[in-house]
Amino acid sequence: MSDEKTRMAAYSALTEFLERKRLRKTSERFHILDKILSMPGQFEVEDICKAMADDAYRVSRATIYNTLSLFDECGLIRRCPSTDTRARYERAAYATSRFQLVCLQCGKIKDVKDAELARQISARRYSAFHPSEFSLMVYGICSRCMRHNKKRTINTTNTESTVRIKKQ
Amino acid sequence: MSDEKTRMAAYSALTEFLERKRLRKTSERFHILDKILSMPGQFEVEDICKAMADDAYRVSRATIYNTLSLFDECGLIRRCPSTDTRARYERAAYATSRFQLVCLQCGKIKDVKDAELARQISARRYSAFHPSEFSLMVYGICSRCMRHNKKRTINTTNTESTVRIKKQ
DNA sequence: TTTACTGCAAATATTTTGCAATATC
DNA sequence: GATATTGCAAAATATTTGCAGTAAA
Repeated sequence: MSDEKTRMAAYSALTEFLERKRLRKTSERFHILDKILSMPGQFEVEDICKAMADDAYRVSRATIYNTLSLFDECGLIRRCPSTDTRARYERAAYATSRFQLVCLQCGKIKDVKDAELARQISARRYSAFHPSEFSLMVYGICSRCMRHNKKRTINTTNTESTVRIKKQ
Repeated sequence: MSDEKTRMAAYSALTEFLERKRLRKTSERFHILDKILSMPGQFEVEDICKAMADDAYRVSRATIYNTLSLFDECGLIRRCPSTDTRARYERAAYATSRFQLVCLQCGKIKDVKDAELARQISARRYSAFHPSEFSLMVYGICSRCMRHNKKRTINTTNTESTVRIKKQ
């Protein structure tokens, strides 16, 4: 689908939802939707705040929180499971059946396409559960870290304290 | 493995890690480890705090946070991806290759065993990535919600505001 | 004796909420 | 005009940190 078509589809979906629920079509909601459509992949509340500020469009943080909840509820976006403290979201269009390789060492995430495996997973039936999509994360060590590890002798006398680990 | 053997193994693993890193074998660390071993599945910081309090063992919250980070780092537990604000952990022994059905409506999670599918996933090779385990989450609607949905006529004139959604 | 570790309280970070002002219907 | 929505600031919740005292090595 072209960008413009995607945008139109998202606008209609939101409009339809708001009308059905008798909610208001505020400019904030559509501006935030625009920003979401411009996000390349997963995003955080902060990303939307920044994007709005870059646009010199003033919205309160609370409104962004509320709007993201609303969009999650109406299915335009989805809150992703994350190992982090902050909420992460992604567009629902992207949410369909993810398959990723996660390096346990450097944390890098790589998207993988494997239609055959996807087909096999989707083909499974579990009693009366009605599946719609899946998320397969394969954990391990990426090639880069693997090479890196081989070069090093393993340090067993590391003295640095590991107790208070800073975030990023 | 019997409970006692599991406990001994975990104790040795922690002891080995602490010695290797020249960290101290404090009673807090082993007490918290005990509590973790008694947790049935995933747990939160709060669960450990409660368990310690039930035991009338006083530890500060900060120590629990630090200890969980430490255990995560040494591989005894793992921080789980979660849709929630709070950090969730689980024992590493449980972390190996999870397969779960997640109901998008009620949020219930069901563990599934499917050795055949697990085998198929493990059999895949992706360039130089070295997999160790995987996590497959299948999203959909559980049988209970499905039955429940059928009983209802769909309410399209819902007027209630959806803007501020309370947590649980 | 040295210094890693703990508890405490204060600081940060993230999200939610009450309320008055505003804008949609 | 009625009331859903917003912004703001304050509250609530989750996590981290500085520091002085305690205890493991």
